[in-house]
Amino acid sequence: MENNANDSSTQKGLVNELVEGRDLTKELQVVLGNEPQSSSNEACGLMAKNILAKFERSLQILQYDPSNHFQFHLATTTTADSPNSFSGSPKSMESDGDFKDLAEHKDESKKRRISPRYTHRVQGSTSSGLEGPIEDGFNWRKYGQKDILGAKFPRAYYRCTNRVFQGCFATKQVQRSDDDHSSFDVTYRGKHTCSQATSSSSSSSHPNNHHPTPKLEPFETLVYTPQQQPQKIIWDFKRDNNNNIKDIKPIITTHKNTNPKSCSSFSFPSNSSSNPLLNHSANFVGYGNNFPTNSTTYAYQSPPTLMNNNGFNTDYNTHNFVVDHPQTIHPSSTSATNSPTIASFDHHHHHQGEFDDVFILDNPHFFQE
DNA sequence: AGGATTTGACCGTG
DNA sequence: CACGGTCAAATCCT
Repeated sequence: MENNANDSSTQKGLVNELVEGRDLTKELQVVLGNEPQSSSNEACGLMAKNILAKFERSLQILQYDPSNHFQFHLATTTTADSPNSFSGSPKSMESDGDFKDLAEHKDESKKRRISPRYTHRVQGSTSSGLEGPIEDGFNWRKYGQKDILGAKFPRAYYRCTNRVFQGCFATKQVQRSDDDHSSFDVTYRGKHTCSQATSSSSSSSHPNNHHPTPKLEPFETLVYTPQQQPQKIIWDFKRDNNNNIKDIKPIITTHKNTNPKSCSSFSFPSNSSSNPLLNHSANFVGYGNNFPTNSTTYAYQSPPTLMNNNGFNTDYNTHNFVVDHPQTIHPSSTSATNSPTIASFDHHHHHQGEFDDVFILDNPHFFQE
């Protein structure tokens, strides 16, 4: 084997794997914690806790220091004034906002500032011909691809499409995982400074002068399906220039801040044949214990640190759905079809107060294989 | 035609 | 000098 345990790159890889395992376990805890209590669920929670402890202990044994963690993820030298990474604008790589959290603990103030990265593993599709994970709400333009030493798959480099005209220097890297070919490690670097979110249609009720409110912030919802636990989902809407829904994609989130926000004045076309939910049923997400994936589904996550930034794509809008409780499910006229259909939906405010539109699924296998 | 991607060259860093 | 990140000409795509 070419891997030597003392090799520093091997150690970095090990630490990264452990950190990822730890973070995934934390995400699992969040998922479990948001589901109704049951004995099996409780057991899963306990198990997740133990697994997390193992990861923490492993990192401890390796003398893992959180303040150094980003040495593993970070480019080696990108200081704020580095001429290298972003040749365009000198002010391009301020590390502030949500990224600050990730780069904090820099106890030694003399250390040069590193530009923070945020790496996230997302599920993609291996069979659908997609070369990478699904959209994350931003418009990216690929500018390079490179074979990486020790990696089976090349790494793709993307930059924000608004780089030229708006000086937005956000970039991301996408690398297919070596071991799990269906997942990708997506590394975001730089904060979106473009106005992808500020010129959108729904400029309704937020007279927020100072901070341009991210109108297109995805919303977290609880989704109830028959015979299944509620699932937390962000529904991401893509609209065309006429503000018609062009696409809808669910984003599973483990975002800690779970206060869903209400959203009003939205309606689906009553014509069910033009209902985008139906047209995209094959693309729906599978994730987590009660969210089995199959070959036609895939899962992805939006990077939590980017979610509340202002730079969401103008073409995107989001809205809440709550699939109502199982007992209100209307049985479908056709039982043989596997494709989910919407039996009805309700635009009244949900009694929970936080959700507007209530969708009622008629297919109990909506999220099942 | 013009925007996006591909791909080898180039360059800074360790 | 090897490696990873970026550039940019060529090519592809619509």
